[in-house]
Amino acid sequence: MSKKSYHHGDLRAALLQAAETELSEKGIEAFSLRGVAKRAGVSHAAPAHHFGEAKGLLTALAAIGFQRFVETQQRRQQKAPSNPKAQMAAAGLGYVDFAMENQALFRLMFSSQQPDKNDATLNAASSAAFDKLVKDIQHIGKSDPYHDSAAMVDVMATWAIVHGLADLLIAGRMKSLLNMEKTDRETILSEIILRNCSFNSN
Amino acid sequence: MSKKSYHHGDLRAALLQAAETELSEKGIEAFSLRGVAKRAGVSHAAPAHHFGEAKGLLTALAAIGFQRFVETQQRRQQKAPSNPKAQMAAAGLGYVDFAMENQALFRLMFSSQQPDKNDATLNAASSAAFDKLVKDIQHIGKSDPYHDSAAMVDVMATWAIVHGLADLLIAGRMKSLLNMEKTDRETILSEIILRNCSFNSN
DNA sequence: TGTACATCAGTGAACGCGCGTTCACTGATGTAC
DNA sequence: TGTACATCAGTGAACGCGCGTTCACTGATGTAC
Repeated sequence: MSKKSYHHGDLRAALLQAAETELSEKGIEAFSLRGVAKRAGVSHAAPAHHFGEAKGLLTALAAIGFQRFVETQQRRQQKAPSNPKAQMAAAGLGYVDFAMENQALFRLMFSSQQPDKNDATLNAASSAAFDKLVKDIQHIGKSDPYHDSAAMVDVMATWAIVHGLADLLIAGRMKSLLNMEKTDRETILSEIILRNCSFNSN
Repeated sequence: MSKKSYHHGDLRAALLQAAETELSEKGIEAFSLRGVAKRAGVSHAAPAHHFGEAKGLLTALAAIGFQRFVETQQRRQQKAPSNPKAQMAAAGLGYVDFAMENQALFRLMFSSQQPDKNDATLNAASSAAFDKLVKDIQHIGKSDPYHDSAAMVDVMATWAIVHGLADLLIAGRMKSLLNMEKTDRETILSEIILRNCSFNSN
């Protein structure tokens, strides 16, 4: 709040926010630390005090992304009926929602290159997202995917279909879905997600 | 073949090949025309005669990618039984194969930014890939997805599941699948692809 | 409570680098006669 | 078939730019006494 303060106060958080804007506006290939610093209103050498290199910043950003990713799904689920299938569909719609509203970040999160795969925070955040999926499916199928390989196949199938929908929509494919009203699109997305979830459930 | 020839002969093709190597080794964010020229053994100003800017080169590369993408699927299908479901599974395995063997190119093809979306060659190539998918599914469901919206939903569902599997495998998620022998992996992938294709088929 | 001092966070000038682009050039190829 | 000339494809030096990185610095914050 100190207007004239020499020190920023919470530059780390400000850098992360600026990085997200930079990423979505410039894209991953034009992303630069100098650009992020400029956006945060800070000298271009300042970020080095918090993030050694762009990779570190992107890794932290990806970790935050996974947290928000899970939150987006949970927010959807709170508004949905509590039966397992409705919860599954809601989570799937949240998955797609997050991807469409955070395209560059979503791609970064599922990129194989940029973020540091050995980063503990990132790994914890992405594992949490995966565990959430496993639990949602467990509620449908009743058996624990971690101990039942058939149930794990169900997990992979469901994950793939939701992820595929999200990635294809981002890519601008599936024009017919993109051109619909959001509610119509969600009706069809739910149908697609749930048709795949008829396993083990009765 | 002319060793000492001043003119390259087919620099355009050589540049495309070099660009593919550059893309897979450096990644999209470190991709540069100078790097491509160096790889092709040519001065760094030479590419400008064929491709105005990196974007044009990447667009042409994406178009070639879609052609090879379809070919990979067809090659798979030729080795498979001729019934519609086996053909569908084979195409899906080809889809995943291509993605895993051409990770950066696959990501480029389904990127929303880089390639020029108004490029006629690219659009033709990507449409051909989509049409192939539609036809494969039509052979299972019997009704034309272009005239039957329920069948189009089938197309989207199948596309999503195959694409999702491909993208998640590339991203290094689905560790359990990645750690398997290729044949075991393909058994499970086929199962996942086909479980989704039980629509309309009997 | 006040003073001294260490530490920390951010500044701004400077650097070297690889990039895309420009430009005058050169040598090979193709065409007209 | 031979010659003249235009066009085309690639060269290599030069440029300006934004990048990451370094470094001496400055001013605020925190701590010891």
